[in-house]
This record gives sequence, C-alpha cells and structure tokens, in this order.
Amino acid sequence: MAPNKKQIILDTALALFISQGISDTSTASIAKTAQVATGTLFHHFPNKQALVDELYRSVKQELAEYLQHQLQPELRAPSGTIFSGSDITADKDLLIEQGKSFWLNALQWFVCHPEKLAYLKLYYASPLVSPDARSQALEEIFSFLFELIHQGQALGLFQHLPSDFLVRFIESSMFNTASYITEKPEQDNDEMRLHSFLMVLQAISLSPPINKPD
Amino acid sequence: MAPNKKQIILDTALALFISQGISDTSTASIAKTAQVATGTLFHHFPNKQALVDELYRSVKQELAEYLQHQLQPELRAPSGTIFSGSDITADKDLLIEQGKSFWLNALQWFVCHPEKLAYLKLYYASPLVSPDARSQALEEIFSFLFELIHQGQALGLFQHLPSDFLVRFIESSMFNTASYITEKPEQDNDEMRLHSFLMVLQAISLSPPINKPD
Amino acid sequence: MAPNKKQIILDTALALFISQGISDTSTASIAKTAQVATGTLFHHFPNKQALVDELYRSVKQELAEYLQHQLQPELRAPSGTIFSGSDITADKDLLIEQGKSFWLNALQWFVCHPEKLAYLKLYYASPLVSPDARSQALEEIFSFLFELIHQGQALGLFQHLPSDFLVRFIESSMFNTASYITEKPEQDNDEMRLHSFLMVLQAISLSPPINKPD
Amino acid sequence: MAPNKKQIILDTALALFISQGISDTSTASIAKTAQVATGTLFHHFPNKQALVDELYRSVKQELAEYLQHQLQPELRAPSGTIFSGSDITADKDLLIEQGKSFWLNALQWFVCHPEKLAYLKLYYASPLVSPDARSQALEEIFSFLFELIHQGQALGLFQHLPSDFLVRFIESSMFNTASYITEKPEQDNDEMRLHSFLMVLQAISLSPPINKPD
DNA sequence: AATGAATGAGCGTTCATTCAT
DNA sequence: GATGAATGAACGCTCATTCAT
Repeated sequence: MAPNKKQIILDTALALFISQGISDTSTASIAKTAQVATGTLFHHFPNKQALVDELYRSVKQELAEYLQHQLQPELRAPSGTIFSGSDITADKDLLIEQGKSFWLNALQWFVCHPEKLAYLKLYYASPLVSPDARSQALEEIFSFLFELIHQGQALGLFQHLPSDFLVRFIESSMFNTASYITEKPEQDNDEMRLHSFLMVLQAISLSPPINKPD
Repeated sequence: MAPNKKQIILDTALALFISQGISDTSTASIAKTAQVATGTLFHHFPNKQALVDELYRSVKQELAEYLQHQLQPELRAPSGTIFSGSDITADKDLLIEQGKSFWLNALQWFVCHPEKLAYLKLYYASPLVSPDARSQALEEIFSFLFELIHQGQALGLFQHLPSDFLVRFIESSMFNTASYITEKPEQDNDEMRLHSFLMVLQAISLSPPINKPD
Repeated sequence: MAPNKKQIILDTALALFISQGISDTSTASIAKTAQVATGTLFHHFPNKQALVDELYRSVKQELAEYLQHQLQPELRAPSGTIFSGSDITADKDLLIEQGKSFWLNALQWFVCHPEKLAYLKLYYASPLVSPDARSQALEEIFSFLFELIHQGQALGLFQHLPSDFLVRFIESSMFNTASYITEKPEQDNDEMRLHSFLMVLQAISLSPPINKPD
Repeated sequence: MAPNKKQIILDTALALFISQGISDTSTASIAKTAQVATGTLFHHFPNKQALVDELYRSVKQELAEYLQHQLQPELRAPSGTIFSGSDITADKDLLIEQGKSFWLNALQWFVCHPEKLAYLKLYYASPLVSPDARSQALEEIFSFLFELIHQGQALGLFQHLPSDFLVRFIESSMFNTASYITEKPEQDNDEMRLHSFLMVLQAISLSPPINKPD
C-alpha cells in the first residue's frame, strides 16, 4: 500500500530533524509521526545514528547523481583533454561556462529540495562531524567543481589563496545563496541566480575577473 | 577563591557545547565538569535554555564591545559628515578603509576566541533559531558593517543584489574565513587575512572593485 | 503470567498512596514495589496525575456499579410510579426502606474495600479537588440516594435545610461510619450498622428531637 | 517594622498549604512569598515538619482558647455539681443549652477563620496523622463537648452507640457544617446554624426518629 | 537575627533500544 | 516484516537543608 515503510521513516525523520534538530527528535516521535511501531524503525535501522547517517548518505547521493546527470555532454569532462592548452582565453571561457552550469544546477536542486538543503546544513553543523570529514564529504559531491577550481588555479586565473580555502568559500557561498532564495522566493529569478554566480566568480578571480573589452 | 561559580559554569558549558553539541551536553555533565553541584547550576540559571541563551548573549556582547572599542577615531563615524560628498573617489577609499579595518578586527577577535566563534556557529545553526532572529542578532553585532554596505550601495559601488543578501554573504564569508584560519593556523598571516577581505570586497563590488592606477 | 502490569501498578499505587499520601509517594517507589521498570509505569500512564485520576475513576466506578447491582428489584425505581401518591405513610415507609438498603450496601462495600474508602477520602481531601468537583463526583455515585432525599423533601419528611447541605451531611456521615467500622471491626455488627442509619435518618427527619411539652 | 518574621512565615505557610497541599508547598516558595530568605525560615523552624506541626498547634490552641473564653459563667462547669441530680428534665435542658452554646461558638470561630478550618481538615486528612492521634487532638479541643456527651449518655439521653463513635460523628458534622457555611455564605444565618445543631442533637438523641402512630 | 549561595539526593519523565509475539 | 509492551539509565529540574557571612 504505502510505498515503503523504510522510506516513510526516512522522510518523516528528515522533516522532524530539520524542524527540531536531530538530538531533540526522538525515535519514538519519528515512529509515531510515520505511523509505524517503534519496533519497525529499529527493524530497518540498527540504531538512531544509522538512520541519521543513512539519511545523510541518501541526500548526498541524490544531489551528486542529479549534478552528474545534468552535466552537458560537451562540458562533462573537465579533464585537460578538451582544453586546448594553447588558447588560454578559450580555456578560461570554457571553465567559466562549466562552473556557471554547475552552480545553476546545484541551486536548482536545492530550491527543489529545501528540506534536504536544511538537513545538509544541520548535519554539517553538528560538532560530531569534524571539519575534515565535512570537507571530504563535500568533495565527493562537488568533485567536478573542485576540478574546475584546480584547473583555474593552474591557469593562473584565481586569487593567490590556499585552494582548500577557495573551495570552502565556494561551498559556503553556495549554501548561503541556496538558503537565501529558498527563504525569500520573491527575490529568486534567473538573473539573481546568475549574479550570485558572477559574484563568487569575481571573488575568487584575480582581478579583474572578466575583462570587459570595450 | 574561585572567581565566580556562575562564570565557571558558563565557561564549562561553552567548552562542552562546542565539543558535543548543545542538546548532547547534559546539565549534570556541565556541573560535574565545573565541579559544582547540579543544584548550583540551577541556582544561577532557571533552566538549561537560559544558560544557552545567556552564553550566547555574553559572547555576542563581548564581540560587539570589542569591535566598538577597536574603531579608530578617524574611521569611527561612518555617517556622511566625514564624507566629502563631492569627491566620490575619496569617499570610496574611506569606505573601503573602514571596511578593511572592521574585517581585520573581527578576524582578530575570532582567532583569539575560537570557542566563541564555534559557539556562535553552533547557536545559529540550531533549528530553534530562525533565520530572521539570526539576521537580527548579527545586525546588532555588525551594525557598523551594515552601515558601510548601505553607504556603498548609495555610492553605487556594489552589485545590484538585495542588500540583505549581500549582508548574509559577508557574514557567511566572515565566519568561513575565521573558521579556516582557526583550524589551519599555519595558513594564517596578515597577507592571508587581507586577501580574504579583498576577495569579499571584490565579490560585492561592481567590477572592477579597485582600479589599479598605473 | 501476571494478570496485567497496568492493574498491578494501580493496585500498588493505591496501597502506597493511602499509607504515605499521594504527593509523598514517588513514581519510582510505585514501580519498584510493583516490580516493574519506571518506564513501564509511564508507558501505561502519561504522567503521575493521570495515574492518580484513573485510580480515582476506577474506584468510583466500582462502587457505583456495586450499588447499582445491589438494588433490589422492588426498590429499584425510586420514581414516583411505585408510590401510591395518596398513602403518604406507605410512601414514607418505602422511602425509608430504600434508603436503609442503600446505606447498608454502601457500608458493606466500604468494609470490603477499606483501601478504596481510604483513597476516596484522600482524593477528596486534596486541595486540588474543589468542593464543587467533589460534590459532583459524589452525586454520580450516590445519585440514587439523592433522588431519595429529593423525594423525601417533596413529601415534607425532612428538615428545612438546603438539600445540598443534607446531601453533604449524609455523605460525611457515611464516610465517617464506614471509617469507624473499618478501624474498629470489633464494634462492627448488623445492629451497629442499622443504628448508624437510623441516626442519620433521625437527623434529617422533621419530627421534633425532643418532645416539646405544650 | 513588620510584626514578626516568624508569624509572617506561619501565615504565609498556612495560605500556601491550604491552596496547594502541604507536600506540594516547598519551603522555598513559603520563604519567597513571605519575602524572607530561605535561611530565615530554617532559623525559626528546625525543619519543614516542625513548621507544619507548629502551625497545627497554634491553630488548635487558638480555637481551644476561643471556646474556653466564650463559655458563659453559668454554663462553664459541666461537672455534676450544677446538675440537680434529681431533676432530670432540668439537667437535660441545661445539657442541651451548653451543647448549643458550644456548637454555635465553634461555628462562629470557623467562619471567622476559614483558612484555619481548611488547615485542620488538611492536617487531619494526612495519612501521616493516624486516626487515633487525630481523635486525641480533637479531644483536647472539644474536651468540654465530650464531657457533655458522656453526661448525656449517663443520663440515658443518647443512642446506644459507642461513645467514641458519637464523638466522631459530632466532629465530622461540625467540620461539615462549618465548611458548608464557609463555602456558601449566602445560606448562612442564625437559623441555619441553629438547625444544624438541632439536626445533630436529634441524630444522637434516643427518642424515636419518626413517631410511630398506632 | 537574617541572608542566600551551595548542596546532592531524589523527583517526574524521556530515551534508545530489546524482544516475544 | 511488523508490532508495541517493557526496560532502566539518563535527563532536566526541585527539594529540604546547611553554613559562611
């Protein structure tokens, strides 16, 4: 009848976690809200932590898969092969195009799944998740973006700042932007999203980011 | 002998909260670590939430007072009076100088008080603190910075983005930078701090942010 | 094996409440005495007050059901139909017979369930139970008796006193008598019980207590 | 300034006890309401139980003294000396007059001190006060009344019931009546008070409750 | 006499988890 | 797979009481 009790539990847990916090949500309340017995929850998950982790893993994976599938064929491989290696301007433009596409896709997914955005923020803010673990996790999701950054640095396009700092800067800007347009949908539009990308791009670029020839 | 049991409790709570999370830190463990009786904790704070809140308030106030006191006399008043009103370039330079000073002061305080930085992040990430309440609280701390931004927008220096978005962008960049240099002190130096400011400035500026003369 | 943990908890609570008082009996001691875990108590009752109330409700109901079932068929309906309406003496005798039967039944039940008598007294003496709530509750138990009184008053048999006062007088006399024969079983016998009824009857009856000469 | 901190504490405790129950009133709340420090309470009373007991003792004594002083000279000594010993009717009338005077005085005091009435009821209802202790205490207050009863029994005026039962019957009727007129002052008047006495007198008197015609 | 900070056992209740059905 | 009664450690908090001032 219902699609799947395990999935219902995951969905319910997500909703409760983001509204009350993870620690302040009891397994009993999850089971009750999901309309299953307490035993059922523990039939599907060995303990609460496993539920928390699996929820995180599933959210992370969904996002990663979405980003993967949205990659346009011609932009898909950021590996050096498609770069000319000689025409720096062309390489740069391609890089920026790839970054923009990625940024917009990520924003789009977050806007469609605000609960999942909220959960990622919650999960990462937990003191139990070390900054390192968090970085590593994000690297899995945004690996494509990180490659872009490394290439940009190789091309000498970006600020002389540690690359992991740049990465975290982009991450935080991404979460920040996604949260903003989620909270204030009236401010959200294509131009705003594009501007937010340009802002970040400009931030990390060696000034000036984009020469405006005449 | 001991300076003040209440203060010891606050300090102990701060340390435990940032290492275990607020909900996962029991009042009993705070009391035990602080070497006072459980009753003593509740003699000074009506309940756990009051302790959490007072801790937040005290951290916020300390930071605000520090920033206030660090304001250099000649930069102190961001009000239009010291702006020429006619010499836009001079006004802009002053604005930037004020912003830079503020940014560096805030970074400096966070570096000296990494636990307090961690607690602010923890507190704001709690689902029980609404984004609005958070914005309002930050506006109290960074009111000076916000004035700068509004003036910059009035002078037409910044991106055409909602001002509250810019504000949140700066906030999140500030926390991000402070966390980074706290976690990786080996990357921290004056140049890095300055660069981080320039990056944010460049981000919000209408390109190009700073004309490079000659 | 054990009949029902919930019932065991109720029985245990009753015994502890009447020997130590309700507030001075901890839920932990109830659980321990009942040989269940503390959690079990709260699995069956949302909180201590609910246990207190349910205990009261069950005692009240048991007594009410007992009194209902003991009504003899020919005395069962105190409605006017079985009264002649013309033969006042016969009506009066019937009324008295019904009252006597009721009084003796109630005494009998209280003697068989002294703990429940003690609990009713305890519950009603609590400042948290208002006199009104108490009156209403008793009216549910002794509704039959109250009808008798009203009929007696209609027949002009009783004192010119407020009927609710008469009701409370009978109640208190009932509890008093039941407590007495419970505490001093050596004084208890059929004649004593009958006498106690006659005493109350004489109290509320109109006829002059002491013959007034002339 | 204030009359006496000890007395303020006693008065405050009385008020809180009758509205919340004794066990449910904390010493801290008494001290706070009385506007004294917690230490002050324990300076005047070694512990809570001593406060409870002293409060009871003071109430009991006040009532006893009032009843003593109200005794009219000619009725004061119930000892056999003023009884004729030969004129039974005169003795009986005197007895009744003494009883009536006593009943009305007691009612008057309770009406003037409803909190003290409430506290006596509360104290006696506590499971920690045994029925025996309670009887003994009441005998101290109502010793005069008890003498009356014994004399009445000696004169053969009363029911053939155990004298301690009669005593408890009168007690409970007294508390009941006093509570009633305290709660419903609109029903209170001289006639009602007198009627209540006659009712109790009629109850314990030997004469047939209902004249048996034939 | 009076204060109020300090105590720690104990309170009512919640929790994640188990297990017989 | 699903249930929900049962568990007992742990929770936030209150209590009567102490004692240095």
